[in-house]
Amino acid sequence: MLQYDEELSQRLGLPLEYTDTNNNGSNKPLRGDKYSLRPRSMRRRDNMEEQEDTKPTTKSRGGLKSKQKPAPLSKYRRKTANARERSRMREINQAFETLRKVVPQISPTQQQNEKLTKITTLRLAMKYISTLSAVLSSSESSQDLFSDCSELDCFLLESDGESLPLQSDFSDHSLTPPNFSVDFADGSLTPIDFTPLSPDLSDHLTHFDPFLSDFS
DNA sequence: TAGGCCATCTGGTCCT
DNA sequence: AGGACCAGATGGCCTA
Repeated sequence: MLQYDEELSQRLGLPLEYTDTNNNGSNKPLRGDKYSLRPRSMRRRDNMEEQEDTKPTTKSRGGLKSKQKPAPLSKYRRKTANARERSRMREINQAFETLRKVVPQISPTQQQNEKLTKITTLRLAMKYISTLSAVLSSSESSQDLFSDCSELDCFLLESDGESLPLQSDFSDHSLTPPNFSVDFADGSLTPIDFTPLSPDLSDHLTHFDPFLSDFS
């Protein structure tokens, strides 16, 4: 069984997601082994497999006109399908991780190191894209656009009905429109060039902090 | 303890 | 036939 899973994962080029027993001998998945099958699920699966194994192989009752339901997948195909599904979901989650890095984060004072949920990430991204689109399509200069932005919603993203102030950490700001000009309270204009992404981007970002702090 | 979020399993459907 | 995609079900984990 275990050997079977290992062979399967090797053939599919996928990591072994779960094992029948952990090193400590218990069925409890190790913390951090987030893709392990839950203990109860393992037991359920084992029970089902046992039942399936002991079940006599019955064919459709001869001649009965029942709606031909496709036969359930064989154990092997079910396992491969599950592995593919996990792989597919993993890709989706990796895409979410990438997206989380691109969209501005929620102020850490509000959400201390909490990972954005998927739905929040999507909503933030939508709002962020529309904000960027507004910047790009504006016939005004970006400077005017910013200075006209008296409404907070120019700088706040809404998610789940709540306004979320942008965090000033604009790391990896590949989507940030270039040549932003920031109108500081003292009337000085500070152009901020977010492109190209350079290691000393943080130098620029320090100029952005006091600006954004007004909205947090 | 309820509710939110998530991972996983599963069967159905569509596509190649 | 087999893979991709999807949605429902289930159960674990975490927080208010």
